[in-house]
Amino acid sequence: MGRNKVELKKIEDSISRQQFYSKRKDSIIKKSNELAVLCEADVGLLMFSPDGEVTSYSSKESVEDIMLLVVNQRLIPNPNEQHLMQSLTQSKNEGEMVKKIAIAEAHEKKLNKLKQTLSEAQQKIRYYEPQVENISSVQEADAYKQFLMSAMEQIQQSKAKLLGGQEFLQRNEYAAVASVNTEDTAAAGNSRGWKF
Amino acid sequence: MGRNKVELKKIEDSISRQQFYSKRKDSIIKKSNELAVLCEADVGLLMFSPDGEVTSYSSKESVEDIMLLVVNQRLIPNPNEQHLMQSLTQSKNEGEMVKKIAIAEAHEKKLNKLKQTLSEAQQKIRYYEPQVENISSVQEADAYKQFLMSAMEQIQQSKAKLLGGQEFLQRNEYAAVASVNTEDTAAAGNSRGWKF
DNA sequence: CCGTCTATTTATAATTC
DNA sequence: TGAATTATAAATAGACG
Repeated sequence: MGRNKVELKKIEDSISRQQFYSKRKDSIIKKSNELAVLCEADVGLLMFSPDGEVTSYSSKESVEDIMLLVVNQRLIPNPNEQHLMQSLTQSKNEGEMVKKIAIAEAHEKKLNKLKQTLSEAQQKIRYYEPQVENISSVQEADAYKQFLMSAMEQIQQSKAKLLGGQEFLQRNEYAAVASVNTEDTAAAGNSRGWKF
Repeated sequence: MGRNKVELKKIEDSISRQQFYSKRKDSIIKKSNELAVLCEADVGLLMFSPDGEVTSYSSKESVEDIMLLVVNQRLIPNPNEQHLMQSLTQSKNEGEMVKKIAIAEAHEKKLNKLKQTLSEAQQKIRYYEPQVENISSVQEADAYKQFLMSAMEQIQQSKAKLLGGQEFLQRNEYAAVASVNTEDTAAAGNSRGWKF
């Protein structure tokens, strides 16, 4: 649309490219949302701008939820994959530990970049009608909260399971975790509202 | 567009809803692809139709690739989350370890459910049209393969980084992982084909 | 049920303020 | 420089075969 057609080809001018990205990103989200609402479909969308900024949309609480749908539903591995899968799941204790930590490293980075992205993210919206306006910040913040809640829950479970009665944790460390979890649970009761 | 406006509200008639979904799904993918190409952006899109059919688009090889980007980059917390975040990130060594493992537990479950879902999933496919059958299995199997590859890569990196020269791993365990990785790399060269 | 056709709505490129 | 306007390209709802 617009005065001229657009070619399906990379925009070389970095300024124009950024402008194009900003506009289109929002309208794709809008369209995705329409699809999710009109059809009651689950939709997850992730967009990484050339300069690293990330935008996500999800008809569910979080994009992670959509991802889990994939992992749990889709999945049609072929015979070759079965072997691979076995090797992964059958690994022994030490390797298991290393693997877990390795995968978790990613989450670690995630946490660190959080702070950095905050102000930027909160500034993002605008294109939507007033009512819908806060949606993405609320939604995404809440999605993240959900993620942390799950993590906290699992931490506590693991503490019990892995560490048992041992004095592996310092008392105050445990207390901190417990209080955070409580606080989060309490906070989770409101501010949702992106059900479609 | 079209003869009438559309309300942002669920389409009750199931037939109309399905038709709407089919059309819109494709155009969202088209738009996403435009964004990816014109701006050289990474885009991942997942759509679950009301009746369970899954459609994915990705500017990268697989949607899982996009997911991994998320794990490393995304996240849009709000001020309330900052406190929570601090508590998490400031925990000490022991707690850190526990946390990492805890978060990774999710991935663990993921893998377990994989096996469980496997036969079920393979059985489900038979219901689909012959032609479409191959497409999704090939595409999705490959996507899954990609996901595992990334995981393996991270595992190995972490091994080097975290364990250094220590004999934390058993020799045969390491060998198993290495061989799997190689095999997978070799297999990854073909059978793709969902480029836009 | 799927491709076409056409009137209309949307999206948006260019331009202006 | 970024928001608002305008002219035009695109998308698409409904109808038809």
